[in-house]
Amino acid sequence: MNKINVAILDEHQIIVEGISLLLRDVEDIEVIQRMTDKKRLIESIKSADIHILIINIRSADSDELSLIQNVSRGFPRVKILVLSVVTEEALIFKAIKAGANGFLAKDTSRNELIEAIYSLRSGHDFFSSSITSILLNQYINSIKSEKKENRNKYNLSARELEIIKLWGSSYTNKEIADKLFISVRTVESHKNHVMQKLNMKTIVDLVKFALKNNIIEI
Amino acid sequence: MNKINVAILDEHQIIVEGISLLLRDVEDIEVIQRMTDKKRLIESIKSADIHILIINIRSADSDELSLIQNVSRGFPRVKILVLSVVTEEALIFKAIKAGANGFLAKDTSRNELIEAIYSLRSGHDFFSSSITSILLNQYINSIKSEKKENRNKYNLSARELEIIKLWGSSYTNKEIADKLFISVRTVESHKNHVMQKLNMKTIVDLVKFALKNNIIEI
DNA sequence: TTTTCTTTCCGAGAATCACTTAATTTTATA
DNA sequence: TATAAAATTAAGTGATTCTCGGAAAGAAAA
Repeated sequence: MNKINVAILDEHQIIVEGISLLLRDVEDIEVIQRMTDKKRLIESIKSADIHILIINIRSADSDELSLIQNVSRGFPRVKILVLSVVTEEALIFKAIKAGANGFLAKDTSRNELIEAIYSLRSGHDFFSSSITSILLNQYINSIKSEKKENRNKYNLSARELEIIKLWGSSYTNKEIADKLFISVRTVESHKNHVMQKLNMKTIVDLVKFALKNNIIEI
Repeated sequence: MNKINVAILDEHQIIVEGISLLLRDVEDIEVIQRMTDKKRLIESIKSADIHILIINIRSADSDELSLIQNVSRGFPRVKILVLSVVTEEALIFKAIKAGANGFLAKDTSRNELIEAIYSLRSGHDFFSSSITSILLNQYINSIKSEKKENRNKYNLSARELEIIKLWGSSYTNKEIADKLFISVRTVESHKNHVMQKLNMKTIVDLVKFALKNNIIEI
């Protein structure tokens, strides 16, 4: 079986060398390209069978992001591992969106780097543990702010959402009307408005919509 | 960072030696126990900090399965990697159920073995590609036989299931009736029977049920 | 201030629901 | 094989919900 061919790109020679050194004694891994010039990256990739591209990003609006996108689209077989001292959520998401397969923070150990390379080579994504907690945090926050988002996302009013929520929790129109001290016709109206806004044909669609958007639960 | 401590168990000395040899030159991996006696396994595990236990299974009804179960329950931090020339589905499932974290077929390469060890060490499961395809096959078959299963699972007749499926795909009763060349009242009957069988109050519940049981999709 | 959005409500006819009865066919089981 | 049980089909009836209109008062936005 062949070795894992790694290419390293960073503006600073010293960093490229450092990473190379970290990988020097790993039997299965071979650093076949050490680059400091972004412009030459694409040619370099064309000229060799690169499995893993390690690339360092310094800021969220750097050229490297579009570079990642180009490589990811043009050479989908090349797995991209991002190194960065900056670990803002925005940057991580931009990198992932651009096509990065892994993201390592500055506190990454040699072993984590090697593990990441093995992971990417076998087709899995890899994020260092500090990154994972950042992503998890983002996820939790997104759950917390769910309410507001729903309000804005689908252009439903608070009242409409309230009725859909009750109705989606197996209340009948009559029960909802009694609960909210409004007429059954009003409940129907709200539901109709929602159906119109969302351009839906049947109530089955409405249930599915509410489930999909976490307005109700199974 | 410490090395990955590996223990190998097989009845035949030659196989234990062979696997050891495969791992000898891997820097991060150290084979610290080579065993040919099943009875001594538990003591051996107690006496050393083993990360990965490689164990060879010969048949589906062998002692090794209960051995795996004992290790998995008694020492959950020890990850178990099964090697086997036998790759029947039944054996694979039994091994997984007993607590195996990985399964390698006889066609495994050295690199795959190393990859498996790294995977298990970092908390992931690992199955060699030939095993994956077997598992996938099993999964596909389970999808194919979905109809029969549903039939028995919820005590719904084929016709009832058919109507729920269509209705859950946003067809109206009238549309279903036309499609199946039966009366609208019949469609209603089937739906009512289902509601009664499942003891449901509202159609919202029925949609949720159908989604939960993969009768329909979002 | 005008316009738009939200919330409320109603009419009327169509569709669906809930509960019941019932005939024919298929399947299970004693 | 005879008998019971379940499945499939259909319909009656009254209640409820849906669909598609319209409408009015108040809040929010332009």
